[in-house]
Amino acid sequence: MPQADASPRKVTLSDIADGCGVSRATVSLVLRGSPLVNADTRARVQAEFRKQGYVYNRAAANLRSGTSSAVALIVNDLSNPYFAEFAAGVDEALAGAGCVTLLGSTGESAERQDQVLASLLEHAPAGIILSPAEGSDGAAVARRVGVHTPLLVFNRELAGDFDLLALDNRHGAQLATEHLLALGHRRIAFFGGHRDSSSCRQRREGFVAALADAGIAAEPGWMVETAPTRLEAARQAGALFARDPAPTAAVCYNDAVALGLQLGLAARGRQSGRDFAVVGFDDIPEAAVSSPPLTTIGTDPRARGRQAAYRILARSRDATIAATRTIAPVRLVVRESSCKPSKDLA
Amino acid sequence: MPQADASPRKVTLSDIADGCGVSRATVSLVLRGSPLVNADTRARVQAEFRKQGYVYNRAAANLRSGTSSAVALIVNDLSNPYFAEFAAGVDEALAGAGCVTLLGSTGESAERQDQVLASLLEHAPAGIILSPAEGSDGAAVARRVGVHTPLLVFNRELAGDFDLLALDNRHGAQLATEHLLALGHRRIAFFGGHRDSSSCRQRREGFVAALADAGIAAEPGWMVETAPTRLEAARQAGALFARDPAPTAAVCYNDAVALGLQLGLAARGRQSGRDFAVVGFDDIPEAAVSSPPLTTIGTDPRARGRQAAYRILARSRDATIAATRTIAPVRLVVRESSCKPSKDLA
DNA sequence: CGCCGCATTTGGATCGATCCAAACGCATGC
DNA sequence: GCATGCGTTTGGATCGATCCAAATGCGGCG
Repeated sequence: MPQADASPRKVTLSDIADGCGVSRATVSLVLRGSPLVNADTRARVQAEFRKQGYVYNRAAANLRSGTSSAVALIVNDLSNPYFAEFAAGVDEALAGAGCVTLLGSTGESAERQDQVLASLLEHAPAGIILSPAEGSDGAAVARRVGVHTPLLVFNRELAGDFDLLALDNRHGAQLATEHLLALGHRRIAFFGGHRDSSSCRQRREGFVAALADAGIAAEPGWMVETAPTRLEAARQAGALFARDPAPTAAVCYNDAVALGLQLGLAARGRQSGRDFAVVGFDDIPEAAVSSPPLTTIGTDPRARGRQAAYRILARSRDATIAATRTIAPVRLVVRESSCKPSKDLA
Repeated sequence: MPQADASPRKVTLSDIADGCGVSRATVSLVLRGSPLVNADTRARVQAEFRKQGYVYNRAAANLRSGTSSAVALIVNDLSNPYFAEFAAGVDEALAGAGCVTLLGSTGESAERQDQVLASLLEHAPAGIILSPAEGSDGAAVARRVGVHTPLLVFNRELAGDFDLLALDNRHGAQLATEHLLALGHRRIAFFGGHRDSSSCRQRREGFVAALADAGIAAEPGWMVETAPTRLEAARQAGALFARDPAPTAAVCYNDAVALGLQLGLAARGRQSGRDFAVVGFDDIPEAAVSSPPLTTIGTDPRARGRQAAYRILARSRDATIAATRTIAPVRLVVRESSCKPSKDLA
């Protein structure tokens, strides 16, 4: 019977050793499943583990062995469903590998990011997965992280020689644009995002390239900038219809912006999927259940999270692996928000 | 100039001591801001910190001092926006207190929860915040956690003498129901959730009580059970209209279910806020931007997260604090999904 | 001149695990 | 009887910080 003994002191490896008359070293070997120990001894020690309710002290082990089983994950904001999904993927993969996730969030502030990095580094993580805050300085990050901890940059470019996992933003926007072109649209806007963010820049490039391939020049007045939030996007929807002719469709910076645009359209008596076509980017869970369901570019953030975790674990096992830049593929998910141009507008 | 020296070994406190000709003990005192050390010495040591690029090794310090600055947070699923918000709140408060968040997720499996608890305990956290997986056994949790680590149970009841932070589910459902009654509804359903979850049970109780106060008996056929997901809820929407007369309004188990119900209604040619009133529970971010925006019960998960963090920190500083049960208040957030009963249905 | 008190500094033990070289018991072979 | 080898076990040093009792330097005071 495991006794819920309210003992004052924690049980250590020495207690186990004393308890069954072997040395600490032997107990340690059992702990790590070494084939060296005799089957009998192993059984006795393991019984003692249960009897005394031993819990392994990983910090002590790490101190001696110099390795660590924690990985730091730093995102801007967990309440962003895209990052939440990503974090869930990271945690899932790390847990599967027997590692634990150290969480940090920056709230898009480069200053806080530096503090969070410093704080997490004190726990000597095996690696760091960082989605850089806007405006972060690659050199500052590199200086803070140092040469001992592998770093994987996710989602945004960061100046410097970093391991990178990014989305194929350019190709995704291209897919979205081509989809609208194939439906018959000719007057297409690019809606939302901040021009100075690398992901927005890349998506705009893909958009412009797809239009160019179809022999269409992007209309500067239809490249509308907004904060990447629903609310801001809803407010700015009017900018699309400032002049005549107005666009009949929009490629949006991301799903949040697209959902905001849907609201903004509704407020102006239009409805996406009926008299205006909207395409998002990310395929966050809400995209499938908005009204109408949003056509978007699927990035599978959970799978990206798992991928990031595997990458950082591989690098922490073998520090000689060179930093690589991975561009994860994306795919078009067609739902109902993208319609053909209505006749009276075409 | 901070030199980005690619030194092979990590800088330790001894290196600093050697570097400026004092003992390790003195350096340690500087590190902890002790008033004992001479201002001159302190300055010299701090200069050396910067020069050598020292990073504190918290694991080593914890080993000796027996304390830890990490707090474990275990939730079912980060991709649930309610938990994501909660986690963001926890992390925010912990970071403010100089602590770090250890993340774990159970995916609603009691078995995985036990594994995750075991894994996180090996890092000797200062405390654990646990949102128990469905069907978890309080005794098993208590046995696993032991007496050395303060535990705060969040969101769900767990049999046993635990520190608890829960929502006022009963009162929230009562508010929702009273709101619909005040609008003139008399035929009101309770939609979604699993009967065996404690939160669903409490919400149902509040619902039934509010109806009873108005002299109305709850109709068993209108207590519809579903998994607490959008998809499942959308599928089950038809169950409300199986018989005549049908309800004119529904109190939903949570927002996810309410959003699903809105979709299910639309698929049947009805629209919430026009010919059927819907009230949710939680006030997740999507609630404000669904169509129409959802009337719901605000629980402020981010504030709950901060509250949980403060509670567990207080307990870890003073273990003699008795376990307490806190029921956090909730409030009604009226939006557009709750309308008066339409005349032809009333 | 020697002793005291104050401010500051220090060596050594310690936390709980791991690593390593060495030792142990025992059967085998010459 | 002694060296050899194998399977198993072990003591002691070690990781990087903290804790504590004791030492140090120094100015003042009887």
